[in-house]
Amino acid sequence: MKNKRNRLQVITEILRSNVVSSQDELLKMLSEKQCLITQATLSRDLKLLKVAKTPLSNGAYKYILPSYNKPILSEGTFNPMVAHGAILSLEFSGQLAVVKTKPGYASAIAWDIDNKANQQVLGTIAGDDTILVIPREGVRREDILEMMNITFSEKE
Amino acid sequence: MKNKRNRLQVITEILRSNVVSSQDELLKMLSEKQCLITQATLSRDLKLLKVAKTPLSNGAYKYILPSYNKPILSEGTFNPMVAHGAILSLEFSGQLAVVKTKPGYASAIAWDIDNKANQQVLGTIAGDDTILVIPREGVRREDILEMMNITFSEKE
DNA sequence: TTCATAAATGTATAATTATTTAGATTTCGG
DNA sequence: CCGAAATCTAAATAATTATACATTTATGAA
Repeated sequence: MKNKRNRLQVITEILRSNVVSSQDELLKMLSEKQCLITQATLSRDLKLLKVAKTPLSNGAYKYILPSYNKPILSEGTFNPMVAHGAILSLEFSGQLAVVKTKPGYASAIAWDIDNKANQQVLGTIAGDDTILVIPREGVRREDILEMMNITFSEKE
Repeated sequence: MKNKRNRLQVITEILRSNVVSSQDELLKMLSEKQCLITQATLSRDLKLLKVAKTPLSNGAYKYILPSYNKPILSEGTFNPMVAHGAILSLEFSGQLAVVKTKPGYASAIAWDIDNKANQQVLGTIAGDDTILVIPREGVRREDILEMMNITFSEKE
């Protein structure tokens, strides 16, 4: 596997469809896909992807991707919110973000944000055409932007 | 600290209101609260609580509680709000606190907060299932937590 | 109470994961 | 091209976290 971007993509796909309990395990799965790297690199990759290690109820551990990385809809579909151009703008002030929408759309879009961006966002409060987004601590503006782009992009 | 349940509660509260990057760090915070345990026990506690370790965008790591064990209530309460499990979580970001509730409950609970916590809280803004709580200057997170515990878990 | 059993914990250590360091590779502006 | 700067990586190591094992502590039935 040639480059980094490619590798990150492969890692993402593996984690989406498997229970992976350790980096060594993931290393092996990667090597089966012709991705030969060391644990050090993998650790950095996981950090980059913000992959969390979480305990499961069965006593094992699992690496999980941040939820915004998961597909919202199946392949080839489009996001109605975006298709209708319901999101008009996204701006920041201090630690807060404000999303402007077409009238009436705020609640619906806020619901999507709440559900897809739990890792970045503490909560949202929606009016009729405005959403106040409260990011978690340590989450940067770029992270919010990225999340919004992924969550509301038309392709995937 | 006497028993395990108690300790788990303390751990939960610490993780809810602080960025904790390692178990050692958490151990120290626990010892400040008269909770003297070893790293081994802590590791087991975190596994029990299903606390995940996740990378932040600032390059550090953070232990995060699973969203479903965020309830702040204690057992055996008589407050209707809590009795119905209407309050789902309480988290902080910067100077703000965010309370998540069951759908439709936010306004009612916000009213309670406004009226019972005037001393700690400047005001609240409620959506449908989210309340933004703006603490007064100088009010600490622990104060808010305590206020919420008292307001929503005492017999009336 | 007393014994049996289960639960909880600490110690020591294994296992795992993060990072430092140094070197390789790529990129980009002359 | 050339070299500087940035990016990427492996190897070694440091740091952190999980667990095997031993011991203690709680629980409960007779």
